[in-house]
Formats: sequence, C-alpha cells, structure tokens
Amino acid sequence: MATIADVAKRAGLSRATVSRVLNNHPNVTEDKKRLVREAMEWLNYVPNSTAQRLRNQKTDTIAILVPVLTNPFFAYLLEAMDMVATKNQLQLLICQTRYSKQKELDFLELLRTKQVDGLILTSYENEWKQIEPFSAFGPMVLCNEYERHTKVPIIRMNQFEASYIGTRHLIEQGHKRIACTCGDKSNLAKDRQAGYRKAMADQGLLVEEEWMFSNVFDIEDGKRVLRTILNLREAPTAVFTGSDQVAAGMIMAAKALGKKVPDDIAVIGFDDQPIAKVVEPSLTTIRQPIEELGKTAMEVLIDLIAYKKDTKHQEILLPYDLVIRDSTMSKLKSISI
Amino acid sequence: MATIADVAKRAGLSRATVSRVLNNHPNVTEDKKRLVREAMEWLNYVPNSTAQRLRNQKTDTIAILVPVLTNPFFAYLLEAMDMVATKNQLQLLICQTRYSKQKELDFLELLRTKQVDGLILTSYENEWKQIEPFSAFGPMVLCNEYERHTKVPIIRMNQFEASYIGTRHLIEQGHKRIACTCGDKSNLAKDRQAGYRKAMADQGLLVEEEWMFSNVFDIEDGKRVLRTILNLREAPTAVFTGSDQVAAGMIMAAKALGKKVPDDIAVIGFDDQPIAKVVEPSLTTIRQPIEELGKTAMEVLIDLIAYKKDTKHQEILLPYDLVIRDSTMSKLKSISI
DNA sequence: TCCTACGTTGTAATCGATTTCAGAAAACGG
DNA sequence: CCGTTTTCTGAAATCGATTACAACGTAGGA
Repeated sequence: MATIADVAKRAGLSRATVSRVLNNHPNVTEDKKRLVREAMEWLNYVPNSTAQRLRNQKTDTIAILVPVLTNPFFAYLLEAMDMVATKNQLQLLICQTRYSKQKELDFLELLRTKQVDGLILTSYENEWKQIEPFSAFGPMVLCNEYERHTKVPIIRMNQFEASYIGTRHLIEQGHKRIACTCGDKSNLAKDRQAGYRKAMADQGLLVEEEWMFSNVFDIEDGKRVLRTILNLREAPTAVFTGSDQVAAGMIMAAKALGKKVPDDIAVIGFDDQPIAKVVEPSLTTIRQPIEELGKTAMEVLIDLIAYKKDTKHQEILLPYDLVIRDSTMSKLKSISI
Repeated sequence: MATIADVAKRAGLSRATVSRVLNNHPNVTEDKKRLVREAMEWLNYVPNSTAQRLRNQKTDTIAILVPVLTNPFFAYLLEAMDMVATKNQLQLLICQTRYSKQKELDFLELLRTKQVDGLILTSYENEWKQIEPFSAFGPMVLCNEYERHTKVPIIRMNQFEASYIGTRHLIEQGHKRIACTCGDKSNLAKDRQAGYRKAMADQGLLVEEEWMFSNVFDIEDGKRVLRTILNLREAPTAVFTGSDQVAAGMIMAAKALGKKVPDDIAVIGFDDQPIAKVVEPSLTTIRQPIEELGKTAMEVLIDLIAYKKDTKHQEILLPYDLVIRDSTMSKLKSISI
C-alpha cells in the first residue's frame, strides 16, 4: 500500500507538499500539483484514514445506540438519521444494545475512547445517572427518550399528550374498561401510562391494576396478553397498546378466538408502521414523526460537534397524529354516522 | 484527555512499560503493574483507539453493505451478523446504499482506505467487474448474492431451486396462468425467474411475457402490480412474488377489489417475514435461512481476516423451506382432502 | 569469582498523515 | 539595483500508541 512518503519520493517533492495538494492548500504551484497528482495516480495512492483521524483528532463517525434493528420503529429512525449523516459526510456506527445494560455501557465507551465524534441515544437501559457522565467526553443527544434534569439535548414527541388523545378516542367510542400495555420503567413508558391514566380520570373512569401490563413489545407478546385480557373477570372492551406490533398480535389472537375487532374488543396501536395498514381490521394508531425525530436529532448533534459550545439544554417537541382506522371504529357505527 | 505519556510520567516509568501492562505482556513485575494501574486510574486513562489502529494496522471493524435498513430481510440479516461480530469484538459499520451505484462504490472505498478490516456485500448494483477489483484491497464476502466466476466466497440459498419448488406448489394447486414479479437484473432475481420458468416448462405450461414484472419491492408496488395483473386479458390466477412485502400488498389490493385469495387469485411470498403470518389470509412463502446466512457470512469473513490466506473460492449453499399457509390453499379444498 | 542466561526496563523507531516554522525564491516598489 | 513583501517548499515536530533492540541487574553454574 502506497503511503504519502512514496508519493513524495516519486514526485520528487516533500511529504508536506503532497499533503498540501491533498488538502487543496492554496499555495502550491500548478506544476507541482500536477507532479503530485501523477505520482498518486501511478501509485494508486489513497490516504490512510486512520492516520488522518489520529492527526486531525476527529473520526467523522457518529454512534447511534438502538435496542434492536429488527424493530421497524428504529429501522426507520436510523434511515432518517442516515440521510442527514450521509449529506454531512459522516459515517454511522450502529450499535445494538439488545436491551443489555452492559452493552449499553460498552458502547458509551466509544465516546470516551474517542472512537466517535458524537453519540445519539434512542433509548436506554441503565439509570440516567450512570449515563450522564459520558456526556462529558463528547457530544451526546437523546432522541425519543427524555430525562428531566440534564444538559443533554432532547428530541422527542409528547408521549403524554399523544397517549391522552389516544385513550380519549377509545373512551369517545363508548369504552369504559380499557387495558393498557405500554408500561415498562422508561420515562417514555411512564409518560404514556400517565397520559392514559389522566384520560381515564378526566372522564371519571376507574383503572383496575390488573389491566396494566409491562414488557409487551412484539407480535407474540400481543397475542399472549390479549388472551390474558379476555380471560379477566369483566374483561376490558378496549386496549391502549404501546406499539403497532403488539396491537397487530392482539388482532390476530382475537380473531383466532372468534372475537370481533373492534366490536368485541377495540385496539389502538402506536407508531403507524406499515403493519398498521396490513392487518385486518386496519389499525387506529398514533403516528410518530419518525423522520423528523431522526433528522432533527442528527442535525442537533452535528451542530453540537461543529460549535463545541457548552451544551445549553434544549428540548425539541415534535407533533403527533391520531390516525383513525378500523380497529377502533365499528363499521356499523361509522356507517350510521 | 490523558495519554500513555501522562500515565508513564505519573507512574515514574516509560511509555513502553505502560503499554506492556496494557497488553498483558508477561515480563512486567507486579510492582510496576500496580504503579501503572494506579496511575491509569488516577488519570482516568483510556487508550486512544485511533492510535492503536494506526500502529496495529487493523480496525476491528467490518463494513456491511445493504440496500436499505427498513427492509426487514436486511434488518434480520444484520441482526444475525451483529451477533457473531459482537462475540468476536468487532464493530459493524452498516452502510446503506439505497440502490445507488455511486454510494456502493463510495462504500467499497472503505476497504481500499483501510477503514475496515473486511466487507460483506448483501446485494449490489454495479457490474461485478466494477466490484471485484476491490477484493484485492481486503477480505470480502458475498452474502445472499452470487457471481459465477470469482474468488470471493459466497454464502447464499439456492434461489433457483426454491423458486422451482414454490412455482410447482402453485401448479399443483391447479393454476396454469401464473404471474411472476421477481425479475430485476441481479443474478438472484434471474435465478428466481429461471426456477419459475423451468417449473412452468416442466409442466408444459406457457409463460406470457406480460406476466413478468420487474422492480417490484414493497407493499405499494405489490398493490399496484396486482391491479395491473387483474386487468390483463385472461388474467393469471396466481402470482409468484419475490417478497412477502409484495405478496402482502397484493392480498390487500385483491381484497379491496372484492377478490378472494386464494380462490380468485393465489399468492406466494418469499422470506417468511413476520408479516407473512399477520396478513389474512396468511401467506404461503419460501422461508430463507436468514440467521444462518448472516452468521455464516460473518464467520467466513472472520476466518478470511484471521488467516489472510488467499481466498480459495468457496460457495456455501443453505437450505430453504416451503411454508404452506392460506394464501395458496383454498380452505374448501383443504377441508375436502 | 567470573561468565552466561534470563528477566525487566528504557530508548528510539515506527505506523501515515498534518502543520508550524523557517528559509529560498519570486514579485514588487522605489 | 536593492530592500521588502509575498509565495512557495521542505525539515521536523506532532498525534498516541507498539515493539525491536539495547542495557542493566540478578541468579545460577563452573
């Protein structure tokens, strides 16, 4: 592999001059430029980027921490981030934590060991006080998650409000007994639960604790939980889920049990993923502005890297949408309207 | 940021000794080891990995080229590769080509500029003769794609056979007019088409060129193409698709037009993605061994990197499965059996 | 006691680039 | 034609690690 020294020798010039040509320094005569170019071509020279990184003290690489790639929500989020990164000549190091605290910490080390110029966290497993210290080692942004007392910039949707609206929609369809499957311990999930609870309380509806479910993520979880719900004494007539995957699983399980959606049991999803339109009945869901989330998070991070200014706290809230389809609106009713 | 020199100074030792402790060299006394460890702790020292990369001439990073992350097939493939990579302390640089020839070439440069130790190609856009030369710059593996005359190792499924079996299944259900939507110009697609054609020919069935469709990838494409198919004079009664996404789109469009699947039009998918079980009727499909593909490709690449031996050509063929569900088997028929 | 062998440590070269600084050459003004 | 400024180029330091080699000290054998 040819190095800059080889090019210099062949061109009969110094390494410094070659480097100048490489970086378009103004003060090099056309003559020497040509010599250098010819030598580079002849030797098939390509600068070694590791050496450049060491010398320039930057990597042009951003780490993105996601739980899993196979969750479409994160795939689309990454897609949006990638668009912006590419435009800015940045590489993405995609890090799957698989919901492991240890892996998360390992990946955060990337910032400390200067393997990346910045980092985006799209969810986290550890306590925030374990994570925050890493933000001292390099720019960091929180996307789709949040933390109240921190200087790390946050880009997210108002989960509380969105959940409130979603739950209220179910109530407006006449449901009084509504289950909720969005609760794990993340702040995001807590917000969703809080939104759900407030909507219920505002309409004077009681929430039974046996209607609340945690750790419900995918299609199989959805099937399992729906069967549990239908077996409850005085079973709920609607479910506010935290994910389209879960809602889709519920619809499948309901049909398998001979129950009609939404007449026997109504279901609302979250995200508006492609699957929402594929299931039958199609899913009423809360659209998240995924592209906006990813795009904005990346832009904020790039700003942070460029200006190296002390992170002044900022929180960007993006808008949601309630998308009403068939899994909450009885066809009979909608015709009668 | 503390460097190895700072540690050395604080420990009252040389950089060499610190480095030896870092790399568990045997010949360092416990005494000095302790001194070094204390200094490292005190200074919060972490080795700069860029410097290590430069010195050691390796990056411990693998590039994976995929068209898009949002296609679940590739998400699952990456998931499998990530498992093996993580186990081997390797980082993955995930590169989305978005079906762009230029981007593909840009990413291949990673190998030439020594930014990665190896590269896996999961599909490609350029001519193979554009791509092959890059394999001279570093280890490269082809996964889920193939090329006849090359020394680059190949890990794939027999698309020809799988498509033959899939098409034959449709024929066995009594279909004689079968459309095919798997044709673009990749070798993979050509194989699928060839398998389809052979199955048809073996049963003495004719293939009309207007039944063949190219560039059909996602749900929307599926909807669009199905409408076209149903508008043909003497419309086909079955479709052999190249993807579960497409097949799912077709089922939705068929239902919207009041057609029954599989009685009016039967559909077979490809991949056995989660969506295959979600749609109604559920999809008959050809299961690809995604985990095996990803895992094996990564293992072969790691071997290649470790032994630096000249790539002896190898081609690994993994098995497929025909998964029969409702989109090809009329309920009436299956009951009557 | 002297010589060899081995274990331990440090010095300095190295990986492949960029950049400061200083000197040479060219341009310019009077 | 000389002094000053500007433009161009190269030598050498630098980024932060690893490692070949040399040097030193100590233990063991004769």
